[in-house]
Formats: sequence, C-alpha cells, structure tokens
Amino acid sequence: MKTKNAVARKAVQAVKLPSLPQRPLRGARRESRRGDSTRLSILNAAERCFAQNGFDGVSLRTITEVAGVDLALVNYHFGSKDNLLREVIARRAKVVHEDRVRALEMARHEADASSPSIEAIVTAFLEPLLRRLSNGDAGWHHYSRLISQLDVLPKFTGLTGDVLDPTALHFINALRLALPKASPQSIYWGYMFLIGSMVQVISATGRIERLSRGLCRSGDIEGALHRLIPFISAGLRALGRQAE
Amino acid sequence: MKTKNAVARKAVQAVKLPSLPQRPLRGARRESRRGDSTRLSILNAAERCFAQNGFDGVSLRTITEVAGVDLALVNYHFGSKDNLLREVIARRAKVVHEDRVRALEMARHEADASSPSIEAIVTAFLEPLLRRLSNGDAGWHHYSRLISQLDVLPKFTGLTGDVLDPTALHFINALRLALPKASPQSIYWGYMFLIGSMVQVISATGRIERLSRGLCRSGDIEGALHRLIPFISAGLRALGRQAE
DNA sequence: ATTGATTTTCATTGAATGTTGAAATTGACT
DNA sequence: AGTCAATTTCAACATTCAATGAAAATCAAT
Repeated sequence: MKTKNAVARKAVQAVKLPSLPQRPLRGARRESRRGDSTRLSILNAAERCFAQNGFDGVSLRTITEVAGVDLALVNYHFGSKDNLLREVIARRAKVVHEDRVRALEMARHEADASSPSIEAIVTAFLEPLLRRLSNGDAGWHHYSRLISQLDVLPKFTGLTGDVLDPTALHFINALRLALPKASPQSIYWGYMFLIGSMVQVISATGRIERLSRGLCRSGDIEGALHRLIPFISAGLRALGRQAE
Repeated sequence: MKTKNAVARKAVQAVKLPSLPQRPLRGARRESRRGDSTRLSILNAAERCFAQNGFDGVSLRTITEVAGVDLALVNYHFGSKDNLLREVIARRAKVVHEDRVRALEMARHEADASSPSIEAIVTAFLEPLLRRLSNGDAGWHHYSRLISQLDVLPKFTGLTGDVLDPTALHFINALRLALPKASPQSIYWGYMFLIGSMVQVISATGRIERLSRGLCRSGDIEGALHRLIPFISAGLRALGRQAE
C-alpha cells in the first residue's frame, strides 16, 4: 500500500510539476526564473529542519514557516515531501562527489605510476566534505548531519544508495589497488568503518563535548581530521596485513 | 512552545502513571503482575517498529497493532510515546553495560598488573553487543539499529547520553591507561571513531550487500568482528603513537 | 494594453496523530 | 457473594499532517 501510494504520488507529480524549460528560451545562457529564490529558501529551510529533527520529525508547515513562504509552494516546486528530501541531498552530494573524484585523480597524478598512499586516498575522501564544515556555511553542517541520519535508517537506503554509492565504489576500487594483499571482503568492511568514523565527526551531536567535558569540540574539524586520517589509515593498513 | 508541551506532558505523566507497587505485596519475592505480558508485547513491538522506521516514522497505532493490544494501553503502561522509547532503550542498555564492564574487569584480571591490551579492551566493548546479534534474537538486532539512529539525531542526545555515557566514560578511562602516550583529546576522538565503526556494523542497513554485490553480508557478525577489532585497534594505536 | 505562462495565495480536503476519560472487565482477596 | 484495585476496552478529543484545487497575482513579451 505504501509503495502504491508512492508510485501514485510520483505519477501525479510527474504530471503536475511545473513544466521546467529544458533549454534557455532567451539569449542568456541560463535564464534565472522567478521561483528560483523560493526554491532556494525551501531547500535551505528543509535542510536545516531535517538535520535537526529528522525527516519524519519535521512538518512541511514548519519548513515553509522557516523559509518564509507559503505552505503550498513546497508541493508546487518539489511535488512532495519525499522529493524535497531527495533534492536537498542531491544538491550537495553532487558537489562533494565531483570534488572527491577530482582529489583522488590529483593524488593518482602525484603518485606517478604507483598507487597513491592510503593516507592520500583517505584524505581525498574526507577533505572535500570536512573542509567545508569549517568554512562558516551552516548549510554544509546541516547536510552532513542529514546524511548521517539517512545513512543509518533502513527506509532511506534507496535514496542514499542512489546518491552515495557511485562515490563509494570509486574509492573502494582505489583502496583495493592500494591494499593488494587485503581480501575484497576486508576492503568493503574497511570502507564501512571509514564511513562510520567520519559520520561520528560530521554528525556533530555534541556528544564529544559532553564526554570530554568541553576538552574536545565537535566543531574542531582540524583536530578531528588530525586524528581521523591516521586512525582510518592505520586501520585499513591493518586489514591489508591481515592473514585472512 | 515545544519545550513547554514536553514539560507539561511529563508532569501529567508523572501524576497519572498507575501506582506501581514498590515492593512485593505478597509472599513471593517478585509477584508477576497482570499487565506484564502486555508491557512486554508493547516494548518488543515498539523496538521493532522504531528500528525499522525511526521514532517519528511510526505511530502508536502501528505499534499497538503489531503488539496486538489496545491503543490506549501504551499511555496506561508507559505514559507517553517518549517514555516508551526511553524504556525500550533502557531495558537492553542495562544488560549490555553490565556485560561490558564485566568483560573489561575480566581482561584486567588476565592482564595482571599491567593494563589490558588495546585488543582486549576493544573486544570487551564490542563482543557483549555483537555476539548477541548472531544468537537469533531479533530484538537485539532492532535495539542495535535503534541505537544507531538515536546516536546520530541531535534531539535524542539527552536520552542516549543518560543511557550510554557511563559505559563510554568507563572505556575511555581504560583506553587512557592502555595508551599512556596519547593525548586526552586523541582518546576521546578515538572512542568516537570506535563507536562509529561499530555503528556501521550494527545498523545493518544492507548497504554492504549492495556495494559488494552480495560478497559481504550485514548479518555476518563473525566476519565483521574479524575486521573490526584489528581495524579499531590499529587505529587507536596510531593515535597513541602520534606526535601530538 | 493585452496576452499567456509562471508563481503565489488562500481555503480546504480527508486522513492520521498522541492523548484522554469513562465504562467494562478481570482476578485475587475477604 | 462481595470488594477493590489493576487492567483493558471503546469512543472520542483537539491537533496536526501532506496534499490539492481554484482563484489571484506577477511579469516578460507582444
């Protein structure tokens, strides 16, 4: 029934969405349309609200209130709450993916003929996202916390899979080349552990402040990276040394 | 406004909960009361539902339907949905905490005068929970997935803090003794990474099946532990070696 | 000024939410 | 049989939810 609803909704939405002009109608390369700022406000508000209270913990009413726009505009611009979430994620995931792939290619270039070091691979994966967290843009913070939540909720694996798996497979392949003696299974598990460690940093729940009584701070990305990269690299290398 | 509602609800609930007899009224050491099986059904159903769809993604109606009991019984036995969640978690967290502390004491005993090895500490932390996941009891599976979700949601840090922080501080202290050269900050971060890696295993979202195209399985706890312990141990040791 | 598509507003839909009060039932005790 | 508290049932409560339909407004192009 749930799937049927989703399908029905999707079908309706495909029909009812405003017809986006596929190519610029006018001379300018890209014509900025009237509703663009509305779309942006909604995306940003949704990102913040979803991150704070989870997808099901926030209503479209709250989101539109934060965005300062009318409730009905969500369904006009995005079709449904589900689709709003998808666009919130896709927007930034695209950026991070491209940066990560580029960073990895750079590392490969520097490594010449051989494979880049584990540290280089891990850094190429972590920095594109983590560096943005210390750049003052709260949006990236919210996006990170949202990803952390979806990563762990079974009902969203479809969504996160579509968006994040390409990056994952890209880096899993790089790790395989860098750890030729590790079994394929160890590589996959190692990648999961990598993700998990990173998620603890980007989810920024404030737990480390509480545990350390203020000695460590969730927002101290430099401090986190300074430990995260050695931790993961040493862990992965240990998997590469393993007798199987 | 939201906080005010929560406070009001809590106050009401404190007044309206059925007066639980503090000590056994009759001869038997512990008199099993009539509603106990109802309580259990609700706890188990809530555990399963929360794990699958998240706290806000499930209604009390769904939970009581799964439990096969009347809707009103949730508020009769637990006072509120919030409190139901708390009891769902506390029930199993208590068991795991005791097992972990006991396992750590055992490791200390075996290590004689010196500190237990990193492997021993990490194992003492991981096994009490992970071993239960391969013992057929689906409840532990649901509990683990639920913990994974709450761990990453800001709005539940109060709850998870109350329940999980004592264990955390216990093991952080053990790690400090085992890694005398590591800075306190590195220990705290290391513990966070440990948690993160573990969460990726116990959240069991099926992602590793998809990424590895069936080569690895989320349910393969032995395989996961076989990589998780070396990964984390090597990572922590690297933090201990770090120049600071 | 008029057209016509895009965007916004407003009112409302039907369903689902957590919670509650009052009556009915149960079962162990006198 | 009768008592009484614990438990269960049933029917509602007032909100809130996502989504929609139709009218109003906006604005560039003719």
